[in-house]
Amino acid sequence: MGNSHGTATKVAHAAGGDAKAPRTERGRRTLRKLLDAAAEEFGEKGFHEASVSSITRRAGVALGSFYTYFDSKDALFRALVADMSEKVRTSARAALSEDMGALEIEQAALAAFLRFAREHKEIYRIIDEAEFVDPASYRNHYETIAARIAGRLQAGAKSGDFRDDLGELEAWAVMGMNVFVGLRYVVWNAGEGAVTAEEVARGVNRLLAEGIAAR
Amino acid sequence: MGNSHGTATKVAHAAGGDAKAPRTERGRRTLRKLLDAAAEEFGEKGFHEASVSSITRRAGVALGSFYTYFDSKDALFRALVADMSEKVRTSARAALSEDMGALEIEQAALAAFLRFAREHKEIYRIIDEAEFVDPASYRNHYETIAARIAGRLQAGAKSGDFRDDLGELEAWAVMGMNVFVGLRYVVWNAGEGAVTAEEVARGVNRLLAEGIAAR
DNA sequence: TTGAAAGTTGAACCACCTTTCAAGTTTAGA
DNA sequence: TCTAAACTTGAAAGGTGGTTCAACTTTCAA
Repeated sequence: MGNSHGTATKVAHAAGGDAKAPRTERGRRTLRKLLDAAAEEFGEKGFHEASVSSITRRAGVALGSFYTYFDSKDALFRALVADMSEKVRTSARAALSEDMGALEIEQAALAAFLRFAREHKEIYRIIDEAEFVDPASYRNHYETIAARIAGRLQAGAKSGDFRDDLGELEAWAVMGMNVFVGLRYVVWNAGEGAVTAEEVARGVNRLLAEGIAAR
Repeated sequence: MGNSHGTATKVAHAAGGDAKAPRTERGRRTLRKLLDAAAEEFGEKGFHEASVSSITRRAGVALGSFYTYFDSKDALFRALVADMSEKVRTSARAALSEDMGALEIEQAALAAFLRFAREHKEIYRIIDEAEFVDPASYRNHYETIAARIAGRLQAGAKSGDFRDDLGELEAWAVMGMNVFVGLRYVVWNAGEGAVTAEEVARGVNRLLAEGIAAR
């Protein structure tokens, strides 16, 4: 799944303190296989329907090997949430550059997020399920993103592009828009309707910029 | 919880086809006790951590009685989602009146939703968990609400209050804002910060009306 | 009043899954 | 080459909790 190779070294770190660091190359490969299989499995079935034995089967590894790398099913899930949460932030950040206007930045960030979600539909189910399996990570995920958006809003105010009374409330509103249009047009639109990330981002950006009131 | 008495007759219907209709007053009372206990239990623990035996204990009813009213734990959950989903829509609708302007209507609808959520914090966990336990209901819940918002946007366009190019995309964006500010300022703000539903609704309404660009 | 239908009860059944473990295989560095 | 550490394996232990059921009590209409 998505997770291309060659970055096996990153695995242990990216997975936070929840995965037991492998000490050989073989170990790193096995851990990566488990993480990828888990992302698939949790994405398809959700945490509780997913089973450790099914994950190891998918990964082509013996059941017992799982416990060489994770203390529990919960620990695996936490590692995955940390991993995904990090990736979402990184993907949005990578699409931005210094010379963009504030509105342009919002649009680019949303488009990047939507493209990422298209490649990793599991993201929604995994983050959503964290609300139940690992509430602290869930809250942390959204609070971190909201803080980042709030920062961008403030920067936009400073540059004169945005109103100067935007705060946390607006950041959460923006995040909510982004998440929900992603759910509707990316996760639930697989195949048919064919709306591009850019089209959606443009539409949301106009609403964000001008509002909905008639001129 | 919340569910005041006297409306026992509504129970069977409100719970959809998933509850077996009781035929006596005693039966209706027991079914109501089970639904209320379940809302509490699912709200606190989530679907999987919740147990049928704990629900019946909470309701003050024998374990076996549960299966007089529901075919399974799943069926109970579905009944609850239908019940909650209905209540959300009703509560927002009740706050609106004919003589309001289109923007005013959006603000009132959001404030009403936030007040409802404040009284029924379980709502978030129950709807969110439906994504895993009963995906069809989950999707239906949001699609129904989005459709209603889209209708209001169109009405606003017709009356001249809103731009006339608003559609489904904007409806989902609005819904996303509403859901996320509710999560942040109602569900996660219990006690402290003390932001009223009206304050939040006013802030979101301004963003919605004017956008965030500097004048 | 009466009996059939509705409702109640909780012990026990059972299916499912996480986690453990002891024995075997592979790896990597000296 | 050699051996200690790392890793793999899958059977089975152990727990949990949904669901069933047969005996019992309450309700209600005739």
